[in-house]
Amino acid sequence: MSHVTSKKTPGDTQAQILSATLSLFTGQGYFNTSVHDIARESEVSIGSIYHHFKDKEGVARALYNDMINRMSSELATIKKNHNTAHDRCYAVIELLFIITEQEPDIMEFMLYSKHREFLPNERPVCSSQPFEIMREFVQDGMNSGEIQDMDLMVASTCLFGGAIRMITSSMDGLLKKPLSSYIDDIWICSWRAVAT
Amino acid sequence: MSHVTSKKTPGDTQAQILSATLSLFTGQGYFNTSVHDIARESEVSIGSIYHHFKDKEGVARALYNDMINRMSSELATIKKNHNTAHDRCYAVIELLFIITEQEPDIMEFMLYSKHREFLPNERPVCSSQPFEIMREFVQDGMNSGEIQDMDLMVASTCLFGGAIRMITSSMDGLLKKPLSSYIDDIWICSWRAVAT
DNA sequence: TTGACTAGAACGAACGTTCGATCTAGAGTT
DNA sequence: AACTCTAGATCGAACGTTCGTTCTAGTCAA
Repeated sequence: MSHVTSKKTPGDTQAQILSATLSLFTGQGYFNTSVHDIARESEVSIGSIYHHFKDKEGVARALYNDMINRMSSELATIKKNHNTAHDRCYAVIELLFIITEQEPDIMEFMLYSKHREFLPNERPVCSSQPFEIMREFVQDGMNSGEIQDMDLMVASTCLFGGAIRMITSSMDGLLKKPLSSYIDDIWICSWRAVAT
Repeated sequence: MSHVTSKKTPGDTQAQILSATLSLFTGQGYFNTSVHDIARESEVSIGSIYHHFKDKEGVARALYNDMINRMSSELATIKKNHNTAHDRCYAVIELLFIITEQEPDIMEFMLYSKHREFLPNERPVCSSQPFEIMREFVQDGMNSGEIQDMDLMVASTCLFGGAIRMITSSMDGLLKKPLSSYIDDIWICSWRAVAT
């Protein structure tokens, strides 16, 4: 309450910490970021960080879980709004491209950091729920005859592999044009790879 | 001279250090591996390590350069032995799969570690020479009419993206069968994505 | 007064690196 | 053959720094 420096709403401090941490982790990596860095960047004391999170790894884990959950819920929306594998998978790639352009840190943390080095007990991203939902879309497409019958893993990697590598290329600064301008070309190639 | 316990040939110690380092870096990551770990694992003293390499980063850099050079020379051989984009690109995927199965540490260090976190001045892998040669194969294929005319980056990521993600899936333990058993399925899909 | 929260100084462990000592192999000299 | 010299390789204890974490003191709202 009171005046100039307004009081924090609950959850505010956590959000500040997580936001600063995301930017530091993607900018310089988990191991090049110290807890002292996080405290400085988020304008919060070390004590607060350790009050809200068990340890440094706990901050990373919270970040990771937030990300997985958000992605899962976005994919659930896609599943609800589209019925064919064609439309669903296109929507997935579109979503990934939009996130890459609008919130590059999130995409970088999701696709481009080696979680297993700092979250030793976490399964690899590719076996996380969002990736499983994406494979489910592909499986449905094979069942309905939209997608050629083949190994599910082969179909999934061929269908999404190009787009995902395009995203990492974009994050590496290898693309001349904005990522989203490539989406139709990518989609035509990727869909042709697996369509019946 | 020399008999039972043979004396070291020059370069032997460096090779010992590099081999132990590769296995440690891929097993637990650069930042989870201390120079003391490297000394213990390679059965060489810390002093020797610093005699042969400028610092810890220098060891990583030597490893990285070895890898890039070896890959470049393998790709040059492929270029010499095959004439069509079709044959060259298939040979590239075959090569990548073989390395993944026979020397997984090398592939893991090449494709799966975040070099930029510990080699800050290195360009991303995807702009390294081997990847450029791969794109050159694709460009040649577009010029000769084997591959549809489109953005080079789009064609390259679509042609190799599936295989590369299959490799990372394999390293994540997501595949039921050995990686090489998928090669023909992958190739059919990937080639169909870009072929005229 | 209580309990949730914040602050930042302090701590011990682990890290990357340095350094002087020691060892080895070979060249040069007699 | 015997000895000396030298260059480079090897060694590991020791150093200073940085890190993640803990701790005590304090603030503020209810």
